[in-house]
Amino acid sequence: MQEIPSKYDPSQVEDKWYQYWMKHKLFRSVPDNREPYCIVIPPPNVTGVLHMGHMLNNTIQDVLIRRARMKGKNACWVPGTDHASIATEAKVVQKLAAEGINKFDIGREKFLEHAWEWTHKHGGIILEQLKKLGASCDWERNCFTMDPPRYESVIKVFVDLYNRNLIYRGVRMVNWDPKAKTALSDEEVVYTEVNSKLYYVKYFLENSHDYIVVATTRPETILGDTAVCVNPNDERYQHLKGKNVIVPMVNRVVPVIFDEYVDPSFGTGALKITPAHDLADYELGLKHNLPVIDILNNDGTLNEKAQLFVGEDRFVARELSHKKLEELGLLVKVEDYTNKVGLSERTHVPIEPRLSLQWFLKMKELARPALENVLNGNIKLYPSKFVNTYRHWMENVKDWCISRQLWWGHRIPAYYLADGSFVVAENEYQALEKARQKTGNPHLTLSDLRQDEDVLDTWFSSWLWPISVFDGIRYPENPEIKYYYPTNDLVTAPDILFFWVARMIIAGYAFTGEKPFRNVYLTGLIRDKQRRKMSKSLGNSPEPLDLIAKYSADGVRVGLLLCSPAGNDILFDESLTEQGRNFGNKIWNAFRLVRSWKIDEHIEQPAYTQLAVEWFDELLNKTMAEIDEHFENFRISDALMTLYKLFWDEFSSWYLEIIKPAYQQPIDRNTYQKTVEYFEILLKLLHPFMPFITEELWQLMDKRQEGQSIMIEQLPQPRIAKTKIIEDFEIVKEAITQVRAIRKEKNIGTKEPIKIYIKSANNTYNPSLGVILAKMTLADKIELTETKISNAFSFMVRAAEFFVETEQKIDLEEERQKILDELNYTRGFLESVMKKLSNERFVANAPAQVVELEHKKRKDAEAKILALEARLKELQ
RNA sequence: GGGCGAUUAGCUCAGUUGGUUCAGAGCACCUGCCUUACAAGCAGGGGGUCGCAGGUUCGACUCCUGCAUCGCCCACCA
Repeated sequence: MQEIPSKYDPSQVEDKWYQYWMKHKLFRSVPDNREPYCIVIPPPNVTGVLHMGHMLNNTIQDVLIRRARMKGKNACWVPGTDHASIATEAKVVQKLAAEGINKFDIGREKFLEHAWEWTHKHGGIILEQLKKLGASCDWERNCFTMDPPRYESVIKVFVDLYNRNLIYRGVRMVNWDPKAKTALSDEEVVYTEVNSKLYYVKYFLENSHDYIVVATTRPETILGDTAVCVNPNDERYQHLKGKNVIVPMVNRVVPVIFDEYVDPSFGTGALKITPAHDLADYELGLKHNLPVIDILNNDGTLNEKAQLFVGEDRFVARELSHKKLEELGLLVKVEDYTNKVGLSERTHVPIEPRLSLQWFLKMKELARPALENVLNGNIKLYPSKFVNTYRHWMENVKDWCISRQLWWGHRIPAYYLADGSFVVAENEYQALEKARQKTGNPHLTLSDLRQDEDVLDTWFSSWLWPISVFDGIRYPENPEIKYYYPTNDLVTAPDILFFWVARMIIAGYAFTGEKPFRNVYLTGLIRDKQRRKMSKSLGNSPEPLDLIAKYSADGVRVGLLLCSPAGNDILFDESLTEQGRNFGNKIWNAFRLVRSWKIDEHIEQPAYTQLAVEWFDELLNKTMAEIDEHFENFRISDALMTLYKLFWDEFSSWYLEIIKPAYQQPIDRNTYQKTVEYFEILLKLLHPFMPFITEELWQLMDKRQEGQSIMIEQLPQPRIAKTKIIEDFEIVKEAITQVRAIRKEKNIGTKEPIKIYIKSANNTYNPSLGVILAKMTLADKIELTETKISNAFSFMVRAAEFFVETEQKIDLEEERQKILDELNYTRGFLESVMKKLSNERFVANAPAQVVELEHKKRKDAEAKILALEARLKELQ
């Protein structure tokens, strides 16, 4: 037999098997009569590159998919990418800028050509990276949010919602990103605390030397002030009723208004009102009929309505205003102040509340079924703590601003006529039809229509994802969507719970009347050991492909999963992937051991291996049931750890060590076959976590036919395990450990003969396991005894007393002390048990099982005390 | 400002409707071993008054109240 190296080398193995799986189309799923199991991938940005978050996320999905496949389901993992409107456009704009090109100079068409070129060049890189990880997606189903079926679906949905009177166009205060020059949704604004200043400014009363002091954080917006507001109950300002004040710097005369909105205790109790640049001010302005003076351009510079500092950036204007106010003697003081500023989630610049004409989706009605079905458990969130967050958002959901002043995306299917009125239609021909009807003018032509320049929010396409990947918007009767939908599990990060998950649920009920998925598994955020978020700018994120090269894909997968309880942040450290790699090596070497054995058909199966086989069989079934349970609760980490211990501790350290024949001795056929059988089951259980090494070993283990693969093997259904043998083994394992400890502590070499005698009360020790005890402790003799053994080290395992007799003389005093300690402990223990058992309320109220257990403990403790007392006497 | 969640071994976390004098696991750590599967390993070992203070109970890591610290989400106080 060919020698194989003692270190597993994944470098040759992983690509080989991935190609094999692809070649035999093992990831492919088409509807059949099996039960479907479907996951749609959270589509990564088409031009993005894989980061650690993707690695975790997709590893979990792959584990779930592979396991479902091996559980007899028709598993389908649909991959795809997102056009990521604003992010991609920003990248293309930047690239063009580097070439000295401005997007407005080249125009929409030309710009989109560049964007597609960029997409084709960088798109798909991330999917190739996923393949390195082992992702078993059905690549034939790969979708893109802007490919024709998806594009058309988005447009169809827009028209549908418009016809249902849920989409409207209107002038509203929106979050404006002056860098990207587009409106944003509320969810795209991130509030951050910043150190700023509070400026106290004098506003003189008209025709008076009297003034009122107003506090503001944004002195540049004074240029757009159209009122000053105070609380009507504020006694300080009663004399201002009906008065006007003069706006500093621009000397505009504006009224003093009264509204309870103002908090008299803040600042000076007087608020300047700039309806164009603050949401609250806007609303007060509406209420009090104030004019709106918009002093900003769409890039955040001041326009001519500001009168001063025209063309300057808003932050420059702030400084200039500060100086100017000082010069004019209108600045009373400046205080340090911390407040929250909304930043654009994408460009990270402070957003500007701005009045603009946008498209909105009414959310309240749509949100209702989405909320209900999460609250009633029809859709489950893991961990469930997110239900609260979800509910809070849903209950307070506001209309969604869905238009973006960008070009890369789905263009809004609204078509304007010369008079400014518009029609909404799926394409320009339909639009023309409608326009003709609407105007009653049959001579209208396409050139009379002008399509809306804006595109839709990226999330307005991804919210359809679980439906649109099966083309279920355009073809609701499509057999594909009938079969796969609702999908099963969604795996994503909690930071897009509102952006994406909530909206997908809304879309699911709005367009199919059904939930889009049954379970949502929210992973944690990956952080470094200092709890910092992993990010490019911090440079604390390892390059995923480098990690894979260093530790193998299997190793990285295991490393990530070992520390990923649902919803908790993951403090990533390379040592974890190292642990994963080491585990792979352990499996590899266990295989080498088993493979090295030679079968001798003539030898009988020895008793000790018969027992080991019997034991492991039960343990395997018991553990498989545990793993099933972990999976049901999305405790992937626990499932893996359970398996890890099963393989490493139970199978390798116990089972294999017990059955291992002496050096170069043969093994009997039965034991060998059983061992191979267990090994194969373990490989299958491990496969979803470590697809590559398990395939490699499974293929090495036996001659397989071309196209056969462990990934399409079925996992056995665990049966109810008999626990008696497992318990008996636990006693013996503990005894073995104790004997080894004595050997080590007393410096008793492995060659030195020892004899073990056992006094077993309450049938604690199963004497048939003596052969195993003997083999694992290298004892020459194992014997049940009733007589006293004075010169022996002793210990107890529950009610069984073990004596280790060696050629050494024991230290009587030391032994006595040991026994005395244990005796005291056990007496105390018994006392606590008795206390419980003699408590009527305990016996009456505690479950029968608990009481029963107490009785058993009492019996064992009593036996143990008797044994210890006897032993103490023996040692006198 | 409102809400939610957390606080258990050096680190990261379990601890299942209150029931052991077991408070666990993995990693890290300490000791001894290159024992022909594996030093990416083997064997053995130490380590926590379960954030603090009360309360309920026969019994509290587990339930209640208050406090402290941290995290997350939401919110137009200039």
